[in-house]
Amino acid sequence: MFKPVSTKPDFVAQEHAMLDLWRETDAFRKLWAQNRGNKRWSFIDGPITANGYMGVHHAWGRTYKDVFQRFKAMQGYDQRYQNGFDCQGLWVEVLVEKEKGFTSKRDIERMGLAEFVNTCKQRVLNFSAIMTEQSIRLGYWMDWNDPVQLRWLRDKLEEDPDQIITVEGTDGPVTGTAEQIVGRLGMPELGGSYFTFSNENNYQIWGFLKKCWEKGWLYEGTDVMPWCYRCGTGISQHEIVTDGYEELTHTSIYARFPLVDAQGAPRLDAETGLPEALLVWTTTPWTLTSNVAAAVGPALTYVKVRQDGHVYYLSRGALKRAMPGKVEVLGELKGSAMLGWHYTGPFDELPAAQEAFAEKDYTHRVIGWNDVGDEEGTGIVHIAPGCGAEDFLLSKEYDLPVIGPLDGDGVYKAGFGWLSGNPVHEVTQRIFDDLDGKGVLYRLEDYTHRYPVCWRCGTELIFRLVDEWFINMGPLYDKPRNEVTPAEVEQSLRYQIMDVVDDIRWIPGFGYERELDWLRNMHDWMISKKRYYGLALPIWVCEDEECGHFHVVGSEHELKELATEGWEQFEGHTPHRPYIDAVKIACPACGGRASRIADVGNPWLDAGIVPFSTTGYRTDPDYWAKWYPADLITESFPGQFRNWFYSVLAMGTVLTRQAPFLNNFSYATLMGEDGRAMHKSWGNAIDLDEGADKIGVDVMRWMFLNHKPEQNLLFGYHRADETRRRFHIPLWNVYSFFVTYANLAPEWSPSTPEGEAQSGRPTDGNGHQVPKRGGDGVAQSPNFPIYQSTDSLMDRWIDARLHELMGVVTDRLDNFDSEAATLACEAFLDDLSNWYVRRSRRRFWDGDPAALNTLYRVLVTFARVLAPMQPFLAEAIYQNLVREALAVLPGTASAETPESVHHTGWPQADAALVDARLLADMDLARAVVSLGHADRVAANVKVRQPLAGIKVVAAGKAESLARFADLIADELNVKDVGLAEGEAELVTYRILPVNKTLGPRFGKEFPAVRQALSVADPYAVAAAVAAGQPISVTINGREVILAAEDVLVQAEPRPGFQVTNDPQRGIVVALDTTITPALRQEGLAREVVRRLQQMRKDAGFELSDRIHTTWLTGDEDLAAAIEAQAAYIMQETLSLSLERSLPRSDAHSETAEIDEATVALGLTKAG
RNA sequence: GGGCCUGUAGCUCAGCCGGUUAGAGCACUGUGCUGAUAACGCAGGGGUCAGUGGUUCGAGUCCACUCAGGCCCA
Repeated sequence: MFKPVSTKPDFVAQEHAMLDLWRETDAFRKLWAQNRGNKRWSFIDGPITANGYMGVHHAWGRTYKDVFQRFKAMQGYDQRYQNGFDCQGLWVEVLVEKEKGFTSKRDIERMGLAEFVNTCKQRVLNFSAIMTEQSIRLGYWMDWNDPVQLRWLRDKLEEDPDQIITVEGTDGPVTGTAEQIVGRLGMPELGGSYFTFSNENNYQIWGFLKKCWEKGWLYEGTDVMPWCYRCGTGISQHEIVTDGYEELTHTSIYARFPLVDAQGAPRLDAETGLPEALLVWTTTPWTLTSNVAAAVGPALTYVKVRQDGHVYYLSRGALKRAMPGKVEVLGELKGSAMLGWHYTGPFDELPAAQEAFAEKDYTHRVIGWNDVGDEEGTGIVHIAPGCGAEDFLLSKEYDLPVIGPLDGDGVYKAGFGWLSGNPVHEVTQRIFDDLDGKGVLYRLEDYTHRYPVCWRCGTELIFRLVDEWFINMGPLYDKPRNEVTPAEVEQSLRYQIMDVVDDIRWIPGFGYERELDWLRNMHDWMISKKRYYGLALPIWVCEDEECGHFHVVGSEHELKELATEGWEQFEGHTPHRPYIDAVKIACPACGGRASRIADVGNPWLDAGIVPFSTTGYRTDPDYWAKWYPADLITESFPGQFRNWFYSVLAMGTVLTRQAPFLNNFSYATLMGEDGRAMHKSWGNAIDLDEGADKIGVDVMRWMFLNHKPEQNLLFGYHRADETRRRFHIPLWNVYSFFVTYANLAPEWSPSTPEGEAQSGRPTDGNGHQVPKRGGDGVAQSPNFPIYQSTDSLMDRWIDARLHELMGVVTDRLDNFDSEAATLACEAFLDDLSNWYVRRSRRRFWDGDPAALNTLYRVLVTFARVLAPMQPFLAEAIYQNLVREALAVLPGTASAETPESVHHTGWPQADAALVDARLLADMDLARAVVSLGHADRVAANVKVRQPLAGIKVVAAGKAESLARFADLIADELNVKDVGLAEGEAELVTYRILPVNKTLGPRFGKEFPAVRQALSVADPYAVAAAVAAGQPISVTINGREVILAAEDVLVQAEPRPGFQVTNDPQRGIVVALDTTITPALRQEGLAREVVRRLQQMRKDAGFELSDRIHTTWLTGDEDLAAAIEAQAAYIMQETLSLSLERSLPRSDAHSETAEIDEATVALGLTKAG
């Protein structure tokens, strides 16, 4: 007996029950152990930032990660199951600052670096515990840490990071300071998720950087970078591009730059005698303090204009926009004619400007720049090389002075007069006033544009001259890649990475192009950050400025060897600030004292090293070689092509020159179901925990999986309801139906083959064992339950469908195509529910063991196919159908049934069972049924009314039709299904060429073939095609022979008959609508049965309850029908008696209207 | 300015190597079936396959350009 199944399931409660079951039975670890030592399948998890709660968008990605790992596990592959947490960097710092109410870096220094770093680690531990719990709720099977232990470690760090603690490790207790234990999380001795703040992760980046340094790729450079003055750090190109722009409105300024002659005297227009000036526009007034040049487009046309006592130069295209009011055009010239002109700058009085100009013996002048356009501004671009990236490049080209006005906090440095000491965001108005006072302000204008902001704290970025550390990406050669020589590739890391990218399968395919595009366009990788909590960059610089040598330390061992002082302060600590800063080394160049630079590393270094740091690259080469490269990495694409994918590629290339992963599967962005980004304030955001418990995780998973990954996913409660209605509830109903009828058939059990006397045969001789290992270590999975049914076409059909499905799902999941896998499952479920079960109800009612066996086999196998995708639902079905019912698998005395559906191995499709002819014939039968129903609708005769028969026109399909004649007759409630004779009366034929074969054969003559067929005798052609004989037609005066397969015969109904047709299949169904008295009686009887069944149901009787029935009517037709059909009525309604009388006083009674007649019905439970 | 993706019914989306009269789900209308069903069947309305041009016997599908939306780079 199975446990009874509610028809109104609580999926969420069931999920919690399955989670309990998995925890109690240690199901995940048993699965892991079951595959250990087999052929490997390596998944490397991209670390999730442990800095907050997960959102539903995380559930999307985690679903993919879980599904592919579960699928591979069922196939028997050994895996690592290591989740990753991203732990270091500015994003954690910013939120700790927020939590503590800090406003600047000085607050951090006041707190002390040791405590600040320790606090950051606590935050990471806290959220990694939360994310671990959330992930477990999602049914994501990984080697999770105990969240309680993570919180305990957090508390120990808070109490005292130096205290000695002991934790239970993989092979026994591990003892150390709290700080050191936390630094070893994820290492083999402790297990669990990897944490990028671990010692190993940090030290392996040291090794990577050392290798870069040895190749000469690591350098300190001066550049103008986007800079966040709140965070006090540069923002690299990698992190600014997506998250870092907002639509902002600034007050832009049009200013006059008065022209002067070579001697510095004001230039006056020869014609009017008025002073001449360049009209210049900028959205960043604070940069005017550092102006050194004005750029014009040499090919652009400029105009000289007069307005209100001034003569201006600006581009012709900008004139109308830039200068409102009356303007007199005095002349035109090319930008090239303006090159070399001198002007006075807006802040020439500032000492910083004077000093910089004097140093280069330079005065302000006009330079040429091809990128200058006149779509915005004035066509004359203010150039401040200390405040803009392009400006800085121009300064190199023209050898211009560079003036950097701001310090790291965004405050004007000394040498800027009244501006010095003022923060940049407070001076805008005073600059306008100042320029107005100097008489060079033309006008102000609000201007809205995309402006970069800090992607963590939202502060508007400034461009600032900084010294940072970079990895040189190598030259970009100005020629096609296939012409780049091997020697050139050796010189250029970017080409080496491109070669690696070629070896990877990118899904979707355009990911390949995106990654290459990024590699072509990327600048050198800025890896330093002037912050506190992060990778300590292992760069030690000689304190002797004369020497200036820098040395990159490749490991903690090397550091210990080189250390000259401070080692004892550092020893025992993780390689973080401030302790690491204490260590000094002897300069390898001059023997002087070298100190570590204060910078920490870019966090993408932390994430990029994980294919090495988590697999023992330094310590266990065999283990590393087993798991590298990964078979799969998967993340959502916003940002990752230039971030994680990129950093993994870069590090893998530098360290191995080999692809670090073989398949890259990426997906788009999750949106609210209203099509907008999810935002709390818009009310379309869904909290993960709430979503899981309102929607149910399996439903969420199905929504994710049943979606084209490269398209944005619209997610919300309404869509969840629709998904559940479409898939989960029908599946549950089939399952519930099965359990109901299986429990009503006491003589049937899944462990006994139907009719021992019959030829129930095991389909799979070794099927009832725990998955066996093949030569490659991949499981040969059992197909249990094992009894294949025999004669029923319906059973054989659903088996064929099932095995067809298994083949498709296996293939699609092997190719990371969950969408096609789910679509195939949905189509199968529809066939199962709305055809197999619906058509087979009578057999279940009768307790037919073949039907019960078949549906049992299908449900259990389907559950296994669904298991990776729907782990909860599949488990619930499996637990009841297999674990409850079968203590021991049939055919074996010893092996127990696997404890979990996830331990059963992947069911293998048997191609021999996929009977193509049967599938096609059933398809035809269903088409005929569909047309028959349409006939009934058209004739307005309901299905409950039996009719004499249908005639089918289906050329060449007689045999197929005969096979399913009974089924069609039953479904359509007709007595006879026959092939039409005298078809000419019913149909006309349309003869068409098969384009696919005849098109290529005839080419330009093809329309003539079409024409010839259309005028041929359709009945003759149809007859020939049905008989498989060739057809002769004349085209363009010559005779050609067409094979029967090259001709398509479409049957169409003749007007005036009650027929319908399916042109695609070329079939027509005609219905005989005559209702004879006998048929009429049968129809009435069925009406009575229907009413009685409804009454049974309303009365709450069990399916198997026997009843006594009474009826009374004054309508003689109805009375005659009931009497004539009494046996049928009694049988259908489980009536022991059927009396013509008033309902008994204790009966459930009802007065029913049947057609025109009234009948009083009564029923009582028997016995 | 360059690169990539998307555009198919009111909504959400399928549509294979170019091949018959472009499909599904939801929603809507009518009708039927049902002792598994929160369902389901049948029928109906609903389409300039974003637009234009091209290649081809044949284009939703391939090519070019344009438009709109999104992403990335400059």
